[in-house]
Amino acid sequence: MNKDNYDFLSIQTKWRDIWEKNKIYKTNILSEKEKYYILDMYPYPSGVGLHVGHIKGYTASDINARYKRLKGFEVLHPMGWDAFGLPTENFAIKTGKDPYLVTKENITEFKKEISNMALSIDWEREIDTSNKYYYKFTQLLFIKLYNKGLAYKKKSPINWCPSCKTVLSNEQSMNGICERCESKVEIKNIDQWFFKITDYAEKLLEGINNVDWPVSIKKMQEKWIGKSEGVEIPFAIKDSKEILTVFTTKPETIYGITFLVLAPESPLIESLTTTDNKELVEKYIKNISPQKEVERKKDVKTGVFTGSYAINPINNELIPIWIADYVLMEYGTGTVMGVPAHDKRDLLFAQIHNLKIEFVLEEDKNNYIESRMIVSKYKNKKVKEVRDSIINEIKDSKRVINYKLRDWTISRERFWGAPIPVVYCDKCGEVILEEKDLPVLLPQDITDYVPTGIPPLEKSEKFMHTTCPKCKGPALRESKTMDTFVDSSWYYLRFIDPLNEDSIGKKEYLDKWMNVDLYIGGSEHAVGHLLYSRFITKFLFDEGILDIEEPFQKLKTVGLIYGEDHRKMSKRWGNVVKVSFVTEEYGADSVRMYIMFMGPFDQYAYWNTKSLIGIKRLLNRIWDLQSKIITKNANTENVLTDNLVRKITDYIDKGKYNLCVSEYMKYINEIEKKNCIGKSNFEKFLIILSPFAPYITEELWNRLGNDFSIHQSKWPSSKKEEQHQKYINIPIQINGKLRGNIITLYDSSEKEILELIEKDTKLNQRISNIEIDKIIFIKNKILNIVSA
RNA sequence: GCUGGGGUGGCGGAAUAGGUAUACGCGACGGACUUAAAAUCCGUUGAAGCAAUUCAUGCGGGUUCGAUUCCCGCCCUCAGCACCA
Repeated sequence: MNKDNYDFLSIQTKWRDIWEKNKIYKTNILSEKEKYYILDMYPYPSGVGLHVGHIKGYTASDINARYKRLKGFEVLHPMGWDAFGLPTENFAIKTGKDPYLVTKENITEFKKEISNMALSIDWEREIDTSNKYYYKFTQLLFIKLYNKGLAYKKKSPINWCPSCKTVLSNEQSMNGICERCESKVEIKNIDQWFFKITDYAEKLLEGINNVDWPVSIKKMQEKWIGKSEGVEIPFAIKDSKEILTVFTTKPETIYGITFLVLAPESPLIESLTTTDNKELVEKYIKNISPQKEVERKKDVKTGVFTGSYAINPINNELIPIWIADYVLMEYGTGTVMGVPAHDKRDLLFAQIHNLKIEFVLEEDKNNYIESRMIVSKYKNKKVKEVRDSIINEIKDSKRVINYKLRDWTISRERFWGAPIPVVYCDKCGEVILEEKDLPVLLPQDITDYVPTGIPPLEKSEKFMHTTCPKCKGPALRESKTMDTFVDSSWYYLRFIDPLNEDSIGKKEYLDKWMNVDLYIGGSEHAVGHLLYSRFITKFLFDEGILDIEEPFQKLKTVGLIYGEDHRKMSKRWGNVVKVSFVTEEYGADSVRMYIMFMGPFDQYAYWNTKSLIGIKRLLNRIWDLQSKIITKNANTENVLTDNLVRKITDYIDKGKYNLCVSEYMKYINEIEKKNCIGKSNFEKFLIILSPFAPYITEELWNRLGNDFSIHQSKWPSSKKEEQHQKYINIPIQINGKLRGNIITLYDSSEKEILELIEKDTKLNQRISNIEIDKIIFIKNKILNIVSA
């Protein structure tokens, strides 16, 4: 082999080691430079290893990190591990292997592969959520929330598989059948811990306006929070002292109520059901209560009459009270007023059960509040004009705001998570621990993780038995652990001061480095992780720990990479592309650039190993240029290079990485036509290519005699305006259709171009055949001749 | 159903303050080099037609000298949410 061939593998190992030794990616937290914090959603270190999908986001963030460093920023670009979680525990159940060890092995493997991909990470800031120095602060967060009344325990239903003896998520129990063993899922009411995120509903909604996120994610969060303004109306019951309160966003339709509906879970059902109807009501509730919402069919509105009647406060009419499962206990008051004339679901219900339909307004489909009333008292008035007086007329009505957002369930009956820092004492009851008692360590004496129906931590005598911090008497520990979303709701803070043992981070550092300037990750976290993190940040702001209210200023979402067969990458289809595999064949630089070249960053893309060859060819050609360097720069080449710098700068700022790659290609195509390149232009080119291809650019830069890393050089400046060539091509249209081209001096006038057209035999012949009506001319762009 | 994407050659995709549609890459075809292959290099490559030319950006209309881009009405597809009163 010719020794001057591009041997990417040896270049990779060489520079990876040198960079590591010289710590060129270390962040100086006290730097005077302007800060820039770039973060990836940290990975779960699974045993499967890194696939190309992971790398897409990491490469983009790395490009930005390198680019910002070259532009003179102090960049924080860390990496860590979302190490707690179910897959590791399930692996432990299957193999009996210690989760501590499994996690450690997986992290080692992940880290190795990430380092090979030339991600410019400051590894001194690595975090691992299963490390006791990390989860100590996860537990502290719990304590702070608890002390503010934002962490509480209540009985709540869960999906329970009696055969697996384990709790199932909604996805695992689709249609009420256990995903794994196919037995029927039961609903159990058990004690669960919640964080009161609903207290922050309004702040979470408002804050959305202050961040630079994709519209789709913002909309998803808005919808999830689900704010609606309305009125609560109390209804008296005939022959009863009970009061039924309903929530409505359209109080004016009170004139059209022909029935009320209770949720099957409503506590008022017993007292409202008459003896005649008791049997049917009990049968109905028994039939639907074990089902979860998923199983209820929305087009069939089942229901049953209670036998009781409510009194409409506006006109004293009697209204039958029904029970139906389309009404949810969790939202509003668990009671709905049935207005079949103006609500689709109520209409279906009324049709099935033969209930009256009464119209109160003429609906404006495009804008409801513009609808006109038809009830005599307000005839022809618009809803927006009469709503207030109607509300005032309804006795004891109250304006309220409802949210769909529900409190966040954070407890899990699992082993591999952060223990909840609470103990139970015979004398003092539920007692929260203090900071000095932390961390509550996971026990190491559990060897059997197989679920038996009790939380795994209860198997450890050593863990469970403790003393009450209040009375020093015997106490038992809480045996549940926290959801991994709690770990990830604050991890972005920890990178700023990862070794601090006294607090989440030094206030001075947190104030300087928060928030995250650019956050990159998958849109699957739109309403989970991203909402929880915003909640925790707002809470810590209220606690005085942070001085910012939003954690992630700019968010970029990564489009999924599908397999070569256009299916989702999965073990099941055998179409997973491992990073290590393609890197060995094509080199890390090629893989990075190819992934960026595949298409728009936020759109999904299909993997195609064959296409990688195009990038490898490009890198080979760049490599070959080193033998064609001359000292003098030609002027046209300067213009070309300046234009490239401007374009690449713009495209990186806009996140259009695929276009960067085609610009590099076009540039090299042009340079090759001339078969030589000036040294300083080549150096500029290498610098602006270095964020995409860190290895080859470093090697070539070094061979040019530079004694410092290209990644510590400076981003070249460019002229603001695009540099143009002396001559330009003007397309000539006749009636909007392209009929020819004229090559002329830049900035030529209409008259000059028309003269040239006359000299062009083909064009001239065409014009002479038509009667010219007008001419549209846009300088340096186009000339269109329009005939009458 | 609602919300947000997307629909452009054989394939991945360029081009939107309206201005040469198909940049760039892959693949394919032809050629050079080679005993041969790989690699590399040089051509050609939206469709139809000998050609002038005509037709092509999911479909149907509209505005305009000119529409992938703007407006109206649909279809397909991906993702998320889904009885929220």
